[in-house]
Amino acid sequence: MFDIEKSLGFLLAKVHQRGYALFKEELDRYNLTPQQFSLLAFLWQEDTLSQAELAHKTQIDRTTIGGLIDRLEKEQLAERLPHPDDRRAYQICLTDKGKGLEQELCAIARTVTDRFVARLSAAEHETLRTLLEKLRD
Amino acid sequence: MFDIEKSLGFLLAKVHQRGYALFKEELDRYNLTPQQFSLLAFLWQEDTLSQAELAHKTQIDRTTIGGLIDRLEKEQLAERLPHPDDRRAYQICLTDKGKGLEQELCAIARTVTDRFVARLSAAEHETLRTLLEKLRD
DNA sequence: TGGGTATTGACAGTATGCTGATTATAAGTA
DNA sequence: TACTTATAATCAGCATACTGTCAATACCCA
Repeated sequence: MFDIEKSLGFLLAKVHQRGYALFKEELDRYNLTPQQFSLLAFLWQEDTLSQAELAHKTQIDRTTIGGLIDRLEKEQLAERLPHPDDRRAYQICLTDKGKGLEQELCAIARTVTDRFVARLSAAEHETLRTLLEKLRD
Repeated sequence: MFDIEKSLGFLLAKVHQRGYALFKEELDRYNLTPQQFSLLAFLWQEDTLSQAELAHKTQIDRTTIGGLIDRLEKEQLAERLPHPDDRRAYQICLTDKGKGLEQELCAIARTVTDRFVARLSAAEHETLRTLLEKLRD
């Protein structure tokens, strides 16, 4: 009646699960998770964002962002500075250690992605990316 | 250096997140989650599996399965019966209520999927499914 | 200026998803 | 049979993800 194994939602969940596990395994020795990496990746592009701005950009819930930043602070990769214009907000900034990991972690991300999509041709990979972009938001 | 917004892993996470939220919204009035639905979907196909067998089939961690079944039991959709051949294990069975929801919930799943992929043509939907199947496992 | 409304981040509560340890039971082997 | 190893489920602990609530602060409008 409903073939869950072939349904898009289930497949999406399982493929995501596999990619997540692959990446997490590589990040483990940095005490980082894929979500923490993604937050770092946005901060490498643009530092000094508030938590709300980060939540918006990353599409991560603002209460979840709080915990992620707690853990990045614990690893001394980021810090909360008072926001100069808004006493309710923080400015989230990378530490030197956080900035210094960019090359190393991005190289890992690329390697993991290559391994993850090894069964796809370059064209298929690009098709998949395009289709996923259509489904975002 | 690393465009996280265009990376496959990030896109996969965000598309999954959107589909999950759409489905969850519809399941809310049944007090169910998409994961609980997927467990039900496997049980509609084959009842009386042990937790370990369910974990294997659904690719959900065995400790997570335990909690999912707790909550299906609380909703009186499934129950743990003693396994006839193995005193360590349970036989997980659907209740009549659990069996009775099949048509209704599958209809919702199909409707949500249609809404989710509305921006794709039928051919694109099928391409996406095929590519995801290649990336599973 | 004053008052209503919106926003920022914190906290509590719930549901996944996983690791590692533990208990009970099965199964295989000497 | 006795010993060892493997398996089924549970529990504790941690990291997401989200809901709803709250206090502090900002903003907007009359």
